[in-house]
Amino acid sequence: MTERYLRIALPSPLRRLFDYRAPAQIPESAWQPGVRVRVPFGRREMIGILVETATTTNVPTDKLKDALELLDSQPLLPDDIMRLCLWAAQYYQHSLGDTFSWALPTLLRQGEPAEARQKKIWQAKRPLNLEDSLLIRAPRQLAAIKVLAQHSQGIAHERLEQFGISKDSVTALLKKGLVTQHLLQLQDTPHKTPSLAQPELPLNDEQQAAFNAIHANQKTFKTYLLAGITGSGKTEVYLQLIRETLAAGQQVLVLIPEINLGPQTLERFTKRFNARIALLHSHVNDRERLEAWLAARSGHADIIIGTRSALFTPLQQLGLIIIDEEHDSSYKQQEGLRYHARDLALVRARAANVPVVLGSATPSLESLHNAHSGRFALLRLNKRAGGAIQPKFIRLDVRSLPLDSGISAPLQKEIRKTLEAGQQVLVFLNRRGFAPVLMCNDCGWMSQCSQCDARLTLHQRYNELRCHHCGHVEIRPHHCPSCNKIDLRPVGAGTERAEERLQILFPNTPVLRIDRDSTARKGSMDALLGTINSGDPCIMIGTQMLAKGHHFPRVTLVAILNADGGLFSADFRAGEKMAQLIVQVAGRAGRAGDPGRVIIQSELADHPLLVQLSEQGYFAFAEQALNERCSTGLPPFSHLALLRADALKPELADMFLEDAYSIAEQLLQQLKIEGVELLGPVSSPMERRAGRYRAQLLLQANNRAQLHRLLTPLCSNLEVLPSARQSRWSIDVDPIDLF
DNA sequence: AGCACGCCGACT
DNA sequence: GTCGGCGTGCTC
Repeated sequence: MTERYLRIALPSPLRRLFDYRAPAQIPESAWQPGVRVRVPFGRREMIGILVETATTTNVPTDKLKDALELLDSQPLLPDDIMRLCLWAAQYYQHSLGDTFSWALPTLLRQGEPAEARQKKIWQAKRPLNLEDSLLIRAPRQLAAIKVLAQHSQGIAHERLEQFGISKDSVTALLKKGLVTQHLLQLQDTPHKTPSLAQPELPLNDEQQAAFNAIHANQKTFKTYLLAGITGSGKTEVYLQLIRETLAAGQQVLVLIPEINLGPQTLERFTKRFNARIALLHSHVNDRERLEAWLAARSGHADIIIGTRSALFTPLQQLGLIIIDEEHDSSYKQQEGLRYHARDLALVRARAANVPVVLGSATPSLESLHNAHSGRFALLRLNKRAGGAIQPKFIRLDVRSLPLDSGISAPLQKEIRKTLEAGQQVLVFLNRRGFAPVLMCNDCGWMSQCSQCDARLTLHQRYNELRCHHCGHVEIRPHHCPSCNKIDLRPVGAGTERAEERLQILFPNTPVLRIDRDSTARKGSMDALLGTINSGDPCIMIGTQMLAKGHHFPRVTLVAILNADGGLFSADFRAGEKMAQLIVQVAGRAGRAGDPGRVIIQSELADHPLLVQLSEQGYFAFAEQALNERCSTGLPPFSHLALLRADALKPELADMFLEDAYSIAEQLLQQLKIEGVELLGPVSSPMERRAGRYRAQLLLQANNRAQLHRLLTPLCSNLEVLPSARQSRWSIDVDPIDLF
């Protein structure tokens, strides 16, 4: 009998597979691609994914080792997910084993059995005798049993705490024989055909047209860009498409951005459908994620809602993929496997031959370009559901106006008017802290991070200087560290300062700050939202946390304090991002009767992009921006890959990238690759970060295939390059941020 | 990436 | 005398 070799992908950065001998006692038929295998690797053990078996190997026998253990009796990853990972690994130039790691729930990566855990259910025994002497001296247990008695179906073990019952109480009650415990398997829950739990909203003509266009081809792959202004009812279109998919006995995958939209989306879906919905969100713990993943794979979940990584969830009967807020940058992973979930969703949908719906009020320029070229079907929703009018944009030129904690006098007047009319105000300032820098009025010293080329932000409340790039924190100095004088002044304004000033200006109005600092504590966001939803006049001041998800119907004035960052930045996407942010923030406000106003405070109030955006809206802006990208040859009119390197000494990163440059140049010649340009190497815009010096080499191509013809051999070469060892490096295909 | 081995500097 | 810095080599 010939020997069997297992080709295994291991969670290591090495871009190759490793061969192992298959232990003889395991039958050959057990080695199916997609199963997990435990193997020795160096002097450690690892869990890898079997990619294929072979009867020959190029590995010398003295190096070959035996695999240790087979962890799955059935492939963990179905064929389609295996292929998707393979595609992603090749496209993003990443190790296949590591790609599998990013695609799997943590517990499966760690070797946990791919089985749903039995659910423990607690129930009160009947009849219930509350005067029972066993409970006289146990008030907590008495309370617990009362709650349990109200739930005739019982309460799941992991949900006890939500009902205020401690695990000790039920254990004690069990000993006293007053409660029972039984096990329930997810598979045991009766399978109901999904149905509507709530009547649907009527679709307006635009929504109906969009629905019809997609539904007419609901059995084939096609990408639809559902470009609907805020409040135009995109979600209702999603929901009705989902209804059709569920009725056909298929599953739906819904991707949402990485902000806390999970609970909100879940609620909307559970209200509408009697269906099994699985949530794969960062706030869901590892065990629940595994359960959701397994339910999706076995077909026991009808709808899967999740962030970026949910794209890799196996689905037995995939029928539709929806990417909500497709322009959102959280769909792009910024470490390890640098994939874009939206782009991979298209790959997955094509393979499964199902439609993908990309929804956004502010579509990415990439998607709009694809719509123009006919690759995507463009479906516009221009009417606000319920007949509300779009807010009015006003540009406020502050070039010659003094700013009072970032707020000009005319703006203060408008805020006052709005509050006096009994309405709410939303102030947007994309900068946390009190002031972006602390400066000595005498010698000009500025608070500088010791580890980064960046200023330290003053956080007045904590009396600290903080670096927003590396997390470094120091106590606010009393004296100037340079000249020792006591005249240190905060320069510029962040949300903390604007909040303080607004509270002084409007002492009788609640001023609520919403940013990462003010909502760090659990539940504090809900408390803030509670005040806002009461509807009384108030001022909200916050960062981009305010821009997404929530809707504030009582807000009729939106003020954008510092829109200039996007207009003269080195990042070619800054303008696009700024426009999306402004439109998204504006969309939070006004509904029904009150149209609302958006005041954009700017030093560059006549900048053409800002004029275009405020007078003709996002889509006109996007056309203009696309024309600019076209004439400058930037994405989506070219394709980029960014080779980044960082090292403890600047020369080391440079040396590596110089080597990479010569190798790339050589490969371009050897392989006769045309139309690929090497730009750099150059230092990153912020060269030093967290104590490391960073540099980059940009590869720009007018043809994606040509770019990949270079990238694959380039990465193989870089992996064995001696200068690569003193640098950390990574390749980013289709980078979003060029630093 | 991890992890070990190996060879030179400032500490108990 | 050792503890520990990071250069270099290797992972089937």
